Amino acid sequence: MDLRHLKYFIAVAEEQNVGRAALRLHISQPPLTRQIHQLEEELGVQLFIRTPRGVELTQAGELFLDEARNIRSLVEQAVERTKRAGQGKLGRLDIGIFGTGILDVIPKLLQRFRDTHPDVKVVIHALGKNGQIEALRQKRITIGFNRMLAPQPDLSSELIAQEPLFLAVNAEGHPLSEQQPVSFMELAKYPLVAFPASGRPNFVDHIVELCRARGFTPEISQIVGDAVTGLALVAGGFGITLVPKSATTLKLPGIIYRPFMDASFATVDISCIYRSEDQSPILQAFLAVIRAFREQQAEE
Amino acid sequence: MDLRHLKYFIAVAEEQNVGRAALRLHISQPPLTRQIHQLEEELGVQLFIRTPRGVELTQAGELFLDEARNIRSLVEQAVERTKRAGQGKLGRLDIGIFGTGILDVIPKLLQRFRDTHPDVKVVIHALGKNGQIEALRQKRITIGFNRMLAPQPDLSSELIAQEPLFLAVNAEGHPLSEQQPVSFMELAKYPLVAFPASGRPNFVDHIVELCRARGFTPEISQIVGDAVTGLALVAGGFGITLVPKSATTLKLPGIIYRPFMDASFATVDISCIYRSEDQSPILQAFLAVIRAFREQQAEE
DNA sequence: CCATATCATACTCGTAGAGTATGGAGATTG
DNA sequence: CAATCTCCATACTCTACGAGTATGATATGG
Repeated sequence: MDLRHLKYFIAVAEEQNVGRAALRLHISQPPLTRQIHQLEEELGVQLFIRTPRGVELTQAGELFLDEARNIRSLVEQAVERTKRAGQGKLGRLDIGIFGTGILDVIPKLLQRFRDTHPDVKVVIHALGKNGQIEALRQKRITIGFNRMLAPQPDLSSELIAQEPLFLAVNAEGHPLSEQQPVSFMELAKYPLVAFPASGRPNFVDHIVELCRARGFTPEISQIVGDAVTGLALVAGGFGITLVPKSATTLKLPGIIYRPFMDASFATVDISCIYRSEDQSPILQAFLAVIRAFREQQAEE
Repeated sequence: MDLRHLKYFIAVAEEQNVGRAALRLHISQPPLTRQIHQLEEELGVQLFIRTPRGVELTQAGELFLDEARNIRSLVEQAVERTKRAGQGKLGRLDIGIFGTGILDVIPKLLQRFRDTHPDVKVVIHALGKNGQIEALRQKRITIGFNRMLAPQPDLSSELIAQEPLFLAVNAEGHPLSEQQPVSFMELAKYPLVAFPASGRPNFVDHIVELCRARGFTPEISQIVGDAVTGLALVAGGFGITLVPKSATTLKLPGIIYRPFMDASFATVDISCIYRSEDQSPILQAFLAVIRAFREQQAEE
């Protein structure tokens, strides 16, 4: 049996007349008659009673008409859904995220993606840098977000934005809390609370690198796991710290944020990473959103 | 698109390998490759990623696999159900019944039919003789049961059984209540309660005919609508009445039933009636049950 | 009783699906 | 590192089945 049989059968059943059905199907009457006979033969069931005025359905025919219509609509739906899936409009996207990325850039991207792709289910996985790389290789996630990504042979990464760094100091009593903006060189004078502890090269390494480029080595008083812990220590008087602009949305009592004078120097990148060979339309659609976002950031 | 495409697609998706799938489908590999390409072309969607070890589904392919399996099983079910409908094993049978027929013969027939055709929904319509004929012509029912059926041009009737008649008399005080069995000639001596009033030729007419054959005309004291009313009148002393054997299962206070001596003469037929041109398998199956029943009755 | 409408059948034609042979790309192994 | 193996893809041929045209059979209705 064939979908053609169903289509023809439905037409004949609805028209109750082979000739009219043939007209509607844009074929001639004899092949239609034959196809219907063939269908009846194959099922071993009489579907129509032939009358001088046309045909009418038997009880078995009535049943089969219901089934045929049902199948036809299911096929149509399947095709539609698959097409949408092929365009990246339907399906699932597994994303790996990290600490401070979730505070600003990533939500903006997700928002844009959901606006244009409402039927893609986005699943977020909180994973560290190495966790993301492993998850990508195992195809547990399709794309990850991170900073300071080392190049990988089988993975591609793409810059999303460069965020300016901000100084976080204790609001009361710290000398730098008076200045605005701050010179990067000031970092040489105060103990630094650094994070995160893992996933090298990481945010700390980047800060140290920036300091070296300015000719000094910072004094790292504490290394903690994440930005929130770091800021808590700063509020407790253990030193100062640096955060990407995203993190300045975190308001903690006792913490104030200060920009740097040389804003174009004191930056940190945020990138995405995905399997180089992954051509899945959902990923491509998401990358398109990322690129559009980057373009727009560059204009501002 | 074609059911073949689905079948081929499912095979390839399950085997994750075109060659093996082709083997399983008993075709060679190249046409299978082409059919898969064709399907992808038609959907405008890449369903498989070709790898050196075979093929693997894309996300859209995974979705389509679900849909395809679903459609396949629906098609299989549709075919199965339609075949069963074509064998009269599935569907609906509308039956017209009348008063005393429901007491014995018809339930037995329905019981047998339901045992062999459990998925046919039997719908009972209480209809008089003319109501049945009308309902048959309008296809509201498929078969009717009745007695004393006059031949109809477009309807066929078939005898189901001949039931012996029984005399119903008042248990106390009536002379005939002493006799067992009774001679048919006794009917000449007592007023007769007759039924039903409508649907001629009917049960009364048949009784009168039998009496005439024996050379007398009965004295009809009352004509009522149905057997129960008739028996109630007999219990009330308005006369005697005759009922088919089926009706003797009706026990009423004050009523006793007596057989006739010439049992083979004092009978009434019960028949079924259906559209002559109706070839529906459910009707044919039901007629087969009726015929088997009649054969069995004849043997006893 | 003839005209008409309907489905069924006979025959021909073209396309689409299946087979065979072969190519090309990437992985495996000695 | 080269030979081999294992896949899928392509080219070409053949066949079968679906579609078209012409015509028949049958029943209805004016």
